[in-house]
Amino acid sequence: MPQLNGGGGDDLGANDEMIAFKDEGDHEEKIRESAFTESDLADLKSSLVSETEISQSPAVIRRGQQDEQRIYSDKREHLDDVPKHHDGGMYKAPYSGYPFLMLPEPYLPNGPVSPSSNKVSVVQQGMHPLTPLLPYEHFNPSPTHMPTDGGQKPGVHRHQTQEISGFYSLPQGQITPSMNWPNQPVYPLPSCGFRQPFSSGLQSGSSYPRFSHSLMLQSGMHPTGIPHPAIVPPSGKQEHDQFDRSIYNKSHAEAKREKEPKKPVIKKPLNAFMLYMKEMRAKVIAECTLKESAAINQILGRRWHALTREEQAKYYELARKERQLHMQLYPSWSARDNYVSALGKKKRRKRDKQQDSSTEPGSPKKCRARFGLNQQTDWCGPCR
DNA sequence: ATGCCTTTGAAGAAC
DNA sequence: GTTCTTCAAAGGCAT
Repeated sequence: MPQLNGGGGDDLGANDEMIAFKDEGDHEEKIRESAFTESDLADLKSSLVSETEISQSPAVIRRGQQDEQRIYSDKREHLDDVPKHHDGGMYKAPYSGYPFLMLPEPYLPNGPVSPSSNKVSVVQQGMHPLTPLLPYEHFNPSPTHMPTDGGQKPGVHRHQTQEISGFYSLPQGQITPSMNWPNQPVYPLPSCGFRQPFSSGLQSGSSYPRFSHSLMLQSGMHPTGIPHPAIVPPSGKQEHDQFDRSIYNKSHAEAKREKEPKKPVIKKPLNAFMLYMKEMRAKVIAECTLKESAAINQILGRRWHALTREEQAKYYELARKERQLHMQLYPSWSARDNYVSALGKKKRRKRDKQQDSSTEPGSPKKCRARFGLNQQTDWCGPCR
């Protein structure tokens, strides 16, 4: 395994120093998470304009990002190895409650996975798998709050169910009050326990090779019967309570008719940054009273770079677990699947757009609006 | 109604 | 092996 060794024997193996956001260069101080205030917002606002003045082409920027990506990739690879050597204890200090997932054997599409092969379950008892990422303030991780769960399904080990439930939200009925479960899971779930309207359209997984497990009776459902966050209606955006209620208000036949032509879309597992964004978005929104995701994401991108490696490691590790679980749940799923589903629309438009922009400078109006430029005479940087 | 914007990272495609 | 492209989330905004 390639070991990057510039950081003086850092355990995380990445010699990359925290990479400055784009070309903010030396003057950018490390932004500490706790120190995030209006300055970030101000920086963002100014950067939205100033960065357009940079004559660097997007391709160059992209290349730079990919360089960074490689570094992070190395970092991740290193992280991937860590649990093997340290048996899960490696990251106890930075995030003592780190959620390690252990799939219950009966649910594994590819058959049992020995606990030893997945020996990362150093979960604090009662800790929600995504606890470090959850904005829940009242979640009580106390082991004494573990449900005794007399009505547990056969073959389902309680602790496993609970561990998995953070990612694959349990229907509320399955959560005992004693669990003191957060009000709003990371993956919101409908009260009825179903997320998708197309459950009847998929039968025993036969028409969907990726749902090969015999327990996978309904699409959008984890083999456990737990709705999986990665499976969303083909409409794209996740639709939650409202969506489900509307379905169940309709007649069976009506709903069925609507369901049938639709296929579930299994989303990509979230990467480290996405997980970080998911956790921090609300915080940023609250702090800067911003709502626009594009702006928020810029801030989060900066804050991501300002994180220490240990802090980032938490998310890399979590993302790795996400991928691992995703892979186990949908062994035949490929990111390519979603390429195909969206192909012909987005992709072509983007390409068309690129072709257009190669032949003409673009719309000054749109560009100025995008970058907040007021001048009516000059092209902004990217359009030049 | 639909796509864009914006971020990073993962994965696949294309050389 | 390297580079490029797409998609994950999110919600306001433009078309």
